[in-house]
Amino acid sequence: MNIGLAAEQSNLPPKTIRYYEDIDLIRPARSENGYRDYSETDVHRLKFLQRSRSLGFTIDECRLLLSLYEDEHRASADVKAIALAKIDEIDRKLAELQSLRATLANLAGNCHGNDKPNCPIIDDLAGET
Amino acid sequence: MNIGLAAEQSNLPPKTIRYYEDIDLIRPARSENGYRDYSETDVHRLKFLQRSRSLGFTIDECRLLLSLYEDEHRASADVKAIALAKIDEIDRKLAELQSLRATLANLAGNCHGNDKPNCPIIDDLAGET
DNA sequence: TCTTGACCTTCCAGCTACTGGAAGTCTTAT
DNA sequence: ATAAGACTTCCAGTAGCTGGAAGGTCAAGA
Repeated sequence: MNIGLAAEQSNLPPKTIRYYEDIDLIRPARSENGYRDYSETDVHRLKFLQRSRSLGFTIDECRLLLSLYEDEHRASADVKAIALAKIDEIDRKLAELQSLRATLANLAGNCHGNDKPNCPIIDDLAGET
Repeated sequence: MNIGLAAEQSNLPPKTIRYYEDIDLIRPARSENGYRDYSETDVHRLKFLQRSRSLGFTIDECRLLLSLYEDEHRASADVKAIALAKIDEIDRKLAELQSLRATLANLAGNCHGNDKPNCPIIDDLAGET
C-alpha cells in the first residue's frame, strides 16, 4: 500500500513515516513507480511505533522495544526493565513539575493582579527577597 | 566585567550568555579588546533570565517578563496572567504524565518480568488485546 | 486527449534552547 | 619568552519531527 494509506492505518503523518525510514526504523519496499510500498508487517511496525511513542518512549527506546517485539526469544524481564526505567523518569519529571507548580502558585497567590506595578512574582524573578 | 565573571554571578554558562545575546535578550558593551563587558544591570538581567528559565518559562515568555520587569508602569495583572497560564500548562503536562505513568505501571504490573517471551507490555504496544 | 487535482518523490530549512568543538586572539603569570 | 587560561567567532549537532518548494505519477472527468 502507499504511504497515505499506511499513514491512515498507523495514525502517523506521512512525513513522520518518511522520517522513520530516514533513521532506519522501517524499510518499506518500493513500487516500480518509485512509491513506497508498505506491507501489513510494515504497518504493524508503524502502529507499534505510534503506540510506543505515545507512551513517552524515545526513538532509541522504540528501536530497542521493536527489536524485542520481533525477537521470539526475548525475555519479558528486558521489556519490563525498560518500562520501569521510563516510570522512574516520569516520576522525576512529575516531581520537578510539581515543585515548579508549587512555586508559581505561591507567587501568583501573593500577587494582587491589578493595575499597579508592585508584583511579588517580578520581585522573586529579580532575586529580591 | 568579563563574561566569565558574569557567568559566575548569574549562574549561567558563558555559552548560554552568548546565546542570549545572539537572540537579543541582552546587549553588553564591548571593551577595547573586543571582550564583552557586563554592567551590574546586565547581570541583574542575566539573573532574572536564569530564575525565569528555571521556573519553566520559555525564552519568549522570559522576553515578555523581562520587559515587564523593566517597565515601571507595568500592571501586576499582566505578570500574574503569565504565571497563571504557565500553571495551566504545567497542570496539563502533569495530567498527561500521570496518565502515562498509570498506563505503564499497569502494564509493568502485569508483566512477569522473567526469561519467557510472553509479555503484556509488548502485546499492548503491538495493539493486541 | 487533455487537464485537473490528489498523491507521491527528494531535498532543504526551521523549530527549542542550548552545547561542543575548532581555530584564532588576548591577558596574565612566571 | 612562553605557556596557561579566558576570550573571540563560526559551524555543527542535539530530538523528533514539520513545512515548503520543485517536480513526477496517477485516476477521473470534459
